[in-house]
Amino acid sequence: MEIAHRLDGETSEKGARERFDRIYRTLRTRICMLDHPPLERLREEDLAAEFNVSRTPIRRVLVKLEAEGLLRSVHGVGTIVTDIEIDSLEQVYQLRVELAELIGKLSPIMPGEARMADFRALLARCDDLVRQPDPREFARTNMDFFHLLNGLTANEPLREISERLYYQTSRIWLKTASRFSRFTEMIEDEIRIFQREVADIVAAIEIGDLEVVGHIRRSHIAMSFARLRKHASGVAPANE
Amino acid sequence: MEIAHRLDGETSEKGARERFDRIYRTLRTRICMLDHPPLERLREEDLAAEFNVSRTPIRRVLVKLEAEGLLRSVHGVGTIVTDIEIDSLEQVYQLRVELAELIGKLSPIMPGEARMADFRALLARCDDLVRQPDPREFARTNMDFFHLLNGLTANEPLREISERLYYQTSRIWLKTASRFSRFTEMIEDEIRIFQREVADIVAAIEIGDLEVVGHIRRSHIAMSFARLRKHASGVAPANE
DNA sequence: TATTGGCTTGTTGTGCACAACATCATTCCC
DNA sequence: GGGAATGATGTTGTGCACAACAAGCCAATA
Repeated sequence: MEIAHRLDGETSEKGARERFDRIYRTLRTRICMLDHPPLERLREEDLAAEFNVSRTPIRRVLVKLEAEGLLRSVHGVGTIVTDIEIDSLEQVYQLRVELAELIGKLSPIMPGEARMADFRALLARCDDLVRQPDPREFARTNMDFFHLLNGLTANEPLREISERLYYQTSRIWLKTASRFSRFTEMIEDEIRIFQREVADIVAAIEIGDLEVVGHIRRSHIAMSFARLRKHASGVAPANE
Repeated sequence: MEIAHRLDGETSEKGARERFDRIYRTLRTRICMLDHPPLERLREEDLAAEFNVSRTPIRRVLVKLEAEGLLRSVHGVGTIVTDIEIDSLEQVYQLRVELAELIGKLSPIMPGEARMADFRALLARCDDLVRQPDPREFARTNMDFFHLLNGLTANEPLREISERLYYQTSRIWLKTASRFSRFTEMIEDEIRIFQREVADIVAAIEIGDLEVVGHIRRSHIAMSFARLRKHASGVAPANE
């Protein structure tokens, strides 16, 4: 009975928060990967059925995602994925640029051998990506790279804020690229640029200068946004 | 009937979000002012009765406050106000120091005449405070001053993040001061220092250099934390 | 007397039913 | 025939009852 009590505790109490996090991360990744594109309506009942819970815990997740700016619930209408425009994201990018530099300044953590292996593995994934371009895999690799970089600081508030801003902006890339006329070439170019960035940063980490990592990352984010802006202005709105 | 419908709309639909914000801000201010001191248990039913709603909307507010780090809900125990220690807040302060400087850099807004009047009025409140010190009024003035400063940037994500970090740290001052042996003198000293800071910043704003405002604010936040740390180390833990 | 087991009490988490609300189609009236 | 009111339908917000859980109390027993 003691054991049964323990089991109950593990599956419901600790499992409750784990389940909450699991649903939250799942939905966040989906929104980020445009599996739930902007303006799509998420029905609470569908989500509840999918995750085998009631609407109540789903609503907790939706409230959090709404606070992060990824969703917006309107009474009587539905819960819709927020739309993103490149102009309204300029401020977020400006902030991300500054925060990127802080990661190398505030409580930097020199990665151990295990972390270094992760970085090298990600660099290998980039090399594969260059040989075999794929937008979804690119987006996922970009996301994983961000989380690795975010682990370079011990400043937890900074990590949390950077993560939040990343998920607010990362969607714009896939959205802009998808309506770009020369889609394939743009993807290939961006992947090559990204591969170089990862190589540069991994090299800087191997040297042990995390401040340089911050500088590289800062300039790359700024240039990435500049390219995005150029592409967005060069293509007519698709008003699909 | 048309009018009645409008009234219903105002009191329920738009009023719903307004009510949510009102409850949220009320609780946040109370926690910040130590009306709900750390480790106090907030009962959802009590709050529901006080604000004349059910537990459900209250829980939405509590979920948000938990996401901000001010509360922590534990199943079967209660919703308790998070405790704060000066050591664990060092990272938050490091980040606040950097963000303070960004307010003068990213999309600064030169205040109009109305805003200038607000700043001067707050300076007048500081002068009154020097003549008649009061810890609660000091905390409230500090809060209002922060919001005024936060309005100097048009970068909304920066505003939101700064606000969040402010409410995570502002409590530590009242908490530390309250268990300091020479409480009154410390309050008077801090109020005088604060009054000088406000005077300096208002002067910088009158000149029109918002970047200087950021620098002043940055150094003042850093020095404020240093003083706090010194006081905290100089007083034996009250383990009340 | 110390310890352990169950029990009681109080809290948050969950599920469900209904209200409030928005949207769209339909129908009635001009 | 056109436009506006009205009902149908689907959605989120709310209230309430109950389940899950933790902690403290108390008594029974070694």
